[in-house]
Amino acid sequence: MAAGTRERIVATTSELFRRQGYPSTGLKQIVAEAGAPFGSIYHFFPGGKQQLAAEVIRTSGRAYQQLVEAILDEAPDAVTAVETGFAAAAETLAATDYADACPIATVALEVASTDDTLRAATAEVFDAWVEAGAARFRRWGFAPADARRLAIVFITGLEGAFVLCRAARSTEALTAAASAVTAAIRAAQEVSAPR
Amino acid sequence: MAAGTRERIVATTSELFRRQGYPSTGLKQIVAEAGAPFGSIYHFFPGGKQQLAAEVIRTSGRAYQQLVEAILDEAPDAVTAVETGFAAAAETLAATDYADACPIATVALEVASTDDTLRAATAEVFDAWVEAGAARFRRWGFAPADARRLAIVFITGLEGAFVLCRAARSTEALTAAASAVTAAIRAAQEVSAPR
DNA sequence: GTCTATAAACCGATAGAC
DNA sequence: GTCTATCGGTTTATAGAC
Repeated sequence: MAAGTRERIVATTSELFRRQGYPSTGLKQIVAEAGAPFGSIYHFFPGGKQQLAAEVIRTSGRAYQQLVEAILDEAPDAVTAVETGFAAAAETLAATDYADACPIATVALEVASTDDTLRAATAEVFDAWVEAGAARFRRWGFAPADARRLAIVFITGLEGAFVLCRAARSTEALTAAASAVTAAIRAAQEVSAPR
Repeated sequence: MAAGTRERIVATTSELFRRQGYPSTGLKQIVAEAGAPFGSIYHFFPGGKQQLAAEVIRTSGRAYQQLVEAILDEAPDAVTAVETGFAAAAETLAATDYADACPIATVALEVASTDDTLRAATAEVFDAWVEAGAARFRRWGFAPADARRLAIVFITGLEGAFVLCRAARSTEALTAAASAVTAAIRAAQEVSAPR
């Protein structure tokens, strides 16, 4: 079938970006691993590498958000949700030889000061994550301002731990970061319902 | 003077790595901005780009560590130290158009799964940061295990916030992350001295 | 040690046959 | 819509004059 060449290119690029980042992922490498002809890239993405990257950022950002949302929505409370999420991240990281962490963090840092179009794309993804997380924290009973702050704490905790974990090839930082996120949650709970 | 060509190359490379990362920083760009002849790179770094990068990672890692240590050593207690550190990071970030965050985070993510020599160099730097931070937390009265965990929480909090802050061009994530780090510190204090 | 010239490979992008 | 050939420019790296 004419099936899925475009989707295969996007999926392959997403994986390569997560492991090697944006500048060091060549279009030749993408089509080679996707099993697609070189011309297909410019057929589906006339804007070239930048347009492909923008779509990859949004697509993989959405996919990762849905993955985390599924975990959060199964948890009975905020602390359990965070602990489950961090544990799942640690498992995935170790199981993939410390490659599968955040799908867009590397690219986000690379383009932050060099490509404003792609920077804005990563900002939109992070913003959607924050809003999705904040909605869950509101549902768990936190005031809007606290809910947003805790969502940011959750995401930054994951992102920061990913940096150290991938460098050290150890999940220790994820465990430590999780303890800080749950401490922040408990502190916010005590303010609204001190014992 | 024959002065400082090598040091100028290292310093220039460090700044370029922080803004654009490792693969997209060309050797030509480095010598151009450092005002050095191209041959000097291979004269001082026979191992080429990788050897230069390894030295840059270690050098800028050490410099950033000393910067943070100076802030921590002036603070009267752990919570004040963390709050001052995060506030300083936010100021620097905003003042440099969201460019000057962690000097090695971008490179660390880029090489984590692609260059084990450089990955090990970033891991050594993070490890030195953790040990330096843990020593301060021990001095503030925390038990060794808590001290190490809180040092990791501090560093991952900064790193994670940097990712979101640079993408969003806002310091909000640093404020949120700081609140989680101080919450973790207070929680550890309460365990050893409950009220 | 400084500096230039250049090699060999690779990059993103394009043209055009099929 | 698939696929190849190729352009012009860049990359890292090397050779060699001074």
